[in-house]
Amino acid sequence: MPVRLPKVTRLKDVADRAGVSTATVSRVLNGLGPMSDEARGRVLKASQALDYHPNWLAKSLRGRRTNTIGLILPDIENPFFTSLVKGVEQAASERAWNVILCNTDEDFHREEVLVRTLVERRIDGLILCPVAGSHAYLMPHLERGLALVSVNRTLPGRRGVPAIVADNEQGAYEAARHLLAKGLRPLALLLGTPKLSTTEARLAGCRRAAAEFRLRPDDLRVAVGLGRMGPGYKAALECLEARPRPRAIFAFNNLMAEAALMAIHHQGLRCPGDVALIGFDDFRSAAAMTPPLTVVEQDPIGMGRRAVEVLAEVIANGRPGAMNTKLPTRLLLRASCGCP
Amino acid sequence: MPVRLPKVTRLKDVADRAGVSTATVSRVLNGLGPMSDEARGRVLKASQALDYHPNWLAKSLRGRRTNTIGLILPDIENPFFTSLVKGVEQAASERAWNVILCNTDEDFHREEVLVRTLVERRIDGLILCPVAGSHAYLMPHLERGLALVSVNRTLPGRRGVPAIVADNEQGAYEAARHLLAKGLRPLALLLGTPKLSTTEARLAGCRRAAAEFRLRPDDLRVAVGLGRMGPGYKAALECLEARPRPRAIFAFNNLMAEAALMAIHHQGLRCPGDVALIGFDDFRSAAAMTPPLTVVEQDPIGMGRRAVEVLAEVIANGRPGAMNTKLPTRLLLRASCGCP
DNA sequence: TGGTCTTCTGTAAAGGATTACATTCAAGAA
DNA sequence: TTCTTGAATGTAATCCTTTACAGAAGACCA
Repeated sequence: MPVRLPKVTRLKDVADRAGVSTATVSRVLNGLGPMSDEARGRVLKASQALDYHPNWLAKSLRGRRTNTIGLILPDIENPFFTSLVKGVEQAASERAWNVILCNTDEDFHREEVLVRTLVERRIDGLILCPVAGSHAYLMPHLERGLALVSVNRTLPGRRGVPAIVADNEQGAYEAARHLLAKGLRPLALLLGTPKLSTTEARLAGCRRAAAEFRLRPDDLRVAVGLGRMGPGYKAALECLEARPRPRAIFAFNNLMAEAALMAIHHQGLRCPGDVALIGFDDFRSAAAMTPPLTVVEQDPIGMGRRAVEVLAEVIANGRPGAMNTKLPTRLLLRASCGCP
Repeated sequence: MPVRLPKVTRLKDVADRAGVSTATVSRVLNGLGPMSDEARGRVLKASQALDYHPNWLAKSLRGRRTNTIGLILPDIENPFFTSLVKGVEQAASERAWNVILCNTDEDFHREEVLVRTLVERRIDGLILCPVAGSHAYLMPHLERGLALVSVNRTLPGRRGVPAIVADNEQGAYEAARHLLAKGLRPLALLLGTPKLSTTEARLAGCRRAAAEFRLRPDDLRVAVGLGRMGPGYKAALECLEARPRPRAIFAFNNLMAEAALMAIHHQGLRCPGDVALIGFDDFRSAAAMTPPLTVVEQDPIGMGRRAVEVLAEVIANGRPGAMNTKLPTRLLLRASCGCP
């Protein structure tokens, strides 16, 4: 096996060249402690001449800080999470942190393995969007002081872990109310992945709206799209074939909204004429659809940024400023709900 | 400043508990060198009892391998790059590598800073999708043995850095030929970011098709969308207002395709009836548009995977198996080009 | 018995930075 | 002159592993 020898300059090399000790070089380069102008000048010169870059591994090992955080998401291809990544990346880079990004594909076992790996890497903290499940495996890590923040979804029954989530209940409530106020019924709900805190909260919001409008039970249909295009499309089709046909569909995430729109078109129905549609999450293409999609807008970039901020608090103080952060949502009216 | 003391168990703790030396523990845990069954048993037991996890920083420092690679992309919100990230992530995790993801936002200076940071972190290798510019800053890093692979775009004039790209010339050629064969002219090209190798290659492919069809110069229009929605939309509008109006638009990336479609709709024109449209890159929403978008399909996940494979070769052997990898594209016919 | 080989295990030196503590030296005070 | 004080610098321990090398102990042979 051939070996690469990327012989890099060490602190010691700079020290030798400048004719001082390693301690002095370290002090000069980090601007700590007293130093003479002469020493500083020589160190800086030597450092530049040798194009010295500190070895971050050694620094981290000694300093017990890696300036690296982990970000574990269930689906990095989903535009919502993509924007969340961007927000995390922005806020992290403002703090000179790096982000190690991992993808679970909604797989529980994979999540567990990834958390373990990142902990071994001595990340300073972790932002996690948990898959459905119990998450008992997190306990030992938390006991050892893992700085953890959950994002978008909450961890079921786990106190002590701050969560940054959207106000899903209220957002869904407003969307459902908007459709029901137009007299559109039956109303069909196209759920994404079941058993998630987001899905549950959105469902609760819809039930609140339904109760407010005294909806008859069979005027509220619930279909489950499993968070994937195939099943989502199928579930939407079944919805549309039921009689009486729903006059409105509220899709619980961006993928389900697309699945619903395709199903509506393929059935030869007009949207919003025959069936109105609202989705959850805005995304780049939503405005380019026909009709442009009305959605419950979230702020995934802001959510990512906020997660980093809260994580920074946990890392610095051992606990977050606030346990639960609920970010507001906004009903973004476009044409698909029947508004002009 | 309060301090967290996540007192973790060290190799030494395991050694003490098992009553052996650290060397023995290391050998047992890594399965290297000879060892007695007795020693192995005691070490394993102690290690489990203490729930020991090796400190990856120390390991990397000593072993001169971090099992971490960097991935620098110009726009992580673009679905093309999102899928590329997924491919990289998949292939990396198969090798037990972690990926540090960074975003340049097409900013040259930011790219330079990020490369420097990652090199300081002693990543084993780097996958880079370079922004437009000269990239002379890379030379010192390459001379020191940085394992580098460029992806999606090539590095202008830089020999020695392997590139994994789509066959942009051929893909664009086929798309343009498809439109021209239908007799649709004038043909308008909506470019994304100028001066990129992708843009240049796609333009070349279009010119080849134009030459083949002996297109009159003013039947080939070139508009520049700058790779952003606002300018892209505006450029598309200007295209459509010109007389004679183009009968077809070929948009050079997914964002420009959406911009073009919105412009067509907002002008009250029918697609493909009045103006046919083809985009470059398939993406999730393309099939949900009205009309469903015909696109030159690439394989971003495959591209990401391939980049990791080539990078692995560079890391292992100091050079890649092949300098240039061109991945085939495919014209994915849907309705927007006028095909049934 | 003594020497040679194996097989296992331990000691200590990397790897490259930070930093507590010790030392030096010059200036200022008594 | 001598002592105190403070700034500047150096020495060496530390963070945690891996691994070259040395040492020990038992097996085997002459």
